[in-house]
Amino acid sequence: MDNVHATLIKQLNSNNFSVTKTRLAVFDALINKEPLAMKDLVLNLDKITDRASVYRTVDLYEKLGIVQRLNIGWKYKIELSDKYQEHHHHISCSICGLLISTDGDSHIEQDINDLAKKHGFKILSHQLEIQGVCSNCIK
Amino acid sequence: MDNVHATLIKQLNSNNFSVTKTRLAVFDALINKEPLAMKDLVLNLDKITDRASVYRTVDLYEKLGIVQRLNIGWKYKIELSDKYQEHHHHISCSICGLLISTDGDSHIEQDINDLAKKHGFKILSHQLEIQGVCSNCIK
DNA sequence: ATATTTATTGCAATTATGTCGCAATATTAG
DNA sequence: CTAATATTGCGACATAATTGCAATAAATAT
Repeated sequence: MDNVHATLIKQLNSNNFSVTKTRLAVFDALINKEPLAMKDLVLNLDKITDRASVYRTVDLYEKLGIVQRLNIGWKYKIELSDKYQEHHHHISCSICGLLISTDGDSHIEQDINDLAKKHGFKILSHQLEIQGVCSNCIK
Repeated sequence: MDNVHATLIKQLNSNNFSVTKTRLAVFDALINKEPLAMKDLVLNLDKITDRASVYRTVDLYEKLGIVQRLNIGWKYKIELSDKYQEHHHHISCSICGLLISTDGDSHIEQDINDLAKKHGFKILSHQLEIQGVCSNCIK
């Protein structure tokens, strides 16, 4: 078993949740993938489990900090959280829908930390979404 | 008539949209208020207009850049855009739900512009949402 | 290993959220 | 004030998400 799966199972166990086929399948559907809309996640898993179970699993994973919801316009997509994948931000093209995941940028991260500190907050997480027009669509 | 309403009416006129009771009411429901969920916006206006009209007005206002959708967790809320209210970001407390609108921070804005430019994007808009624990809840 | 306990799933029904066509009405332009 | 046009309100529809519960799978104790 690889490292991320070991971490996942440890996290489920230590919170007294069972390790099930559905929970592993949802995790596998997300790992090293582009963020997925619920519709697509449900579709990808429809041979393995049903819609309600996908929703329940995503809710659980979100509470455990295993996944995060990523808002694009007024839809959202699901991706594994920073614990299982590199932290990054997103830039989406308003014309063609292209979605780019940026590398971590310590400059922005630092500024965001400073901003939170200025307001007396202990920071837990943050999301930065940028909308624009990609180089292809500018032409 | 005050300045923001004059601006709104000018913007509707110049785009060949009528100035209606519904459109003014939606604007008034948002100005100088905390961001509102669609559900609450519809509820607040149910004496004046119906759900479909609120949705249509919000869609129109979004296209015209009068309002923007703001994502908090996995819901979204509507607020007036930077044109009618100062540009800002949000920090929300995961414990008590406190929502703080930050002042503009030119440092972060600059970084975000640079990040978009690095990927060849012409930036249209962005949202930064921060979750943490507020100073009150830390105690 | 097996039985028992407990958590999870799959299904169907339900609720919530968002959209659409169209006749009635309000707004704008002349 | 009237005619032309845009907008609204309604009901019907479509899609997204949630819930209760019996059947099933997983964890625990033996």
